[in-house]
Amino acid sequence: MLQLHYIRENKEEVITRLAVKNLDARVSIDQVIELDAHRRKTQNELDSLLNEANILAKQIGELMKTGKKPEAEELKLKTAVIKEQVKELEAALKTQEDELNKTLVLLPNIPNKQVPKGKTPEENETVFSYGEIPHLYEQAQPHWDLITKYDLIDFELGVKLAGAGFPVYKNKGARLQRALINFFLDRATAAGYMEIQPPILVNEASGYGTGQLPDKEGQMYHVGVDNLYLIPTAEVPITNLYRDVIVKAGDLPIKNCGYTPCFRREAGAWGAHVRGLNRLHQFDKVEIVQVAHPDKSYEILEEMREYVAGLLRELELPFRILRLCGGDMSFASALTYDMEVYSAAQKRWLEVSSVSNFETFQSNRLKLRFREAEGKPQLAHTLNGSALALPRIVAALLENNQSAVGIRIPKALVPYTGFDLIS
RNA sequence: GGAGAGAUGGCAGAGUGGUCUAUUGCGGUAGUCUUGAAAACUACUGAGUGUAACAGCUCCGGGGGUUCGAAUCCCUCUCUCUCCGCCA
Repeated sequence: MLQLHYIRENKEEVITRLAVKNLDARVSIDQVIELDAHRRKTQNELDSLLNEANILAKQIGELMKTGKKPEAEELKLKTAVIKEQVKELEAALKTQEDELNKTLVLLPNIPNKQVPKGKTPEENETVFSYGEIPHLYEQAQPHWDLITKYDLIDFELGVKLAGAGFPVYKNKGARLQRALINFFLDRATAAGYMEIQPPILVNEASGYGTGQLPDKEGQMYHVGVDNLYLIPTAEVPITNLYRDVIVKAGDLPIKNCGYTPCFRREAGAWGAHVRGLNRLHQFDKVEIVQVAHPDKSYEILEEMREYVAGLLRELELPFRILRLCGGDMSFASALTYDMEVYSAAQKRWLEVSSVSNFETFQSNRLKLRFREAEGKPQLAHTLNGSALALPRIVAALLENNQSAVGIRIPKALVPYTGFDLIS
């Protein structure tokens, strides 16, 4: 959520920069500023009334104590009028606050100055590429055929148990999942991230804290009887660890990582282009999360991007890094890099990671702050990135490394799989 | 699931209707003393809102109520602990 005082003091800048996200925010911003002025006026009136009431109450107490009951009774009559007014103002204040909040919550984060203008993914900016696009042999197959050929994953069984998009991993397919998870977690902890194993169901407050609610309610699976949500990413529980927390400036940056299954309804997103592992309702992911000092967060974003790139190099996958344009960025992000690997048989780039700086957008909702030696607590910056999401990595590994003898496992993974070839 | 107890500042823990602008201890910060440190002593030490700065206002788990006045009384929700039951 954007900070009110920032909007108030930088109105034109906010409107201009939100336009990069293709949003004409002038009307909303005007509305926010007006509602806010209105609200503050009401608050002011209410405060002075309460002040009056407090003073009267003290006087009455004093009179009662000294036995001057008639005088006390007289003052009591005065308070009745004030109480009536207080009630009215309180009701007005609540309405005004709700209205303001409703408008404010719908405003996306302001994009960083580096964010390119644009509406579609085609307008994302490629900032880096690595590796050669592999030339496959004549009989090369897309991963969904390789999966069947080597008996790695059973989608039919998944349909039987849950539905489309819930794969059942088998044999070396299951082992490969476990290997990737361990590989990613080992690398993350070696890079200084503390491993977390969070709940994979979260309450409403957590969904709100990281920005999934109220914006994307329909994307999450909801367990109605208990009013809990299945997490769409480990970002939600791990970032929410720091909800309502004030940390010492010296403890920043805080680096956490965690493996969880992720659940996404992907309502209406089904079609031929999401075949195989390209899009699922349940998938595995290792996530990295940082809580950073505002002065350091962009430096840290680059560091996180480099970290993820390093993983892709180790996996020997060709990849490119995109700086997302305004139109392709998420609601809460100020700057996002997408990492895409090339999946050679599909001849497609697949997004396997998204690394973002949210600046204070999440921490404002979370009330996640840090304290310097001097001065008041201030909002920290939050960042996160996938490191990495498994299914599309598996797709690319299978497709790019296939040959007549089988599928080669990259060297870095062999200690984790225990085999170097799927045949 | 049943019965009981409880939720107060970074932590511990007082406070059952009126300077509570919340006792006290620990922790933290600064100072005095000291060659330096420790100890001792002194002062300061929650958050939000608001203001040019003060003032003011709000917050004792959440929400509602009684009262001139609520941490304190009432209702309700959530959570925690203890015992019993069940159980990987």
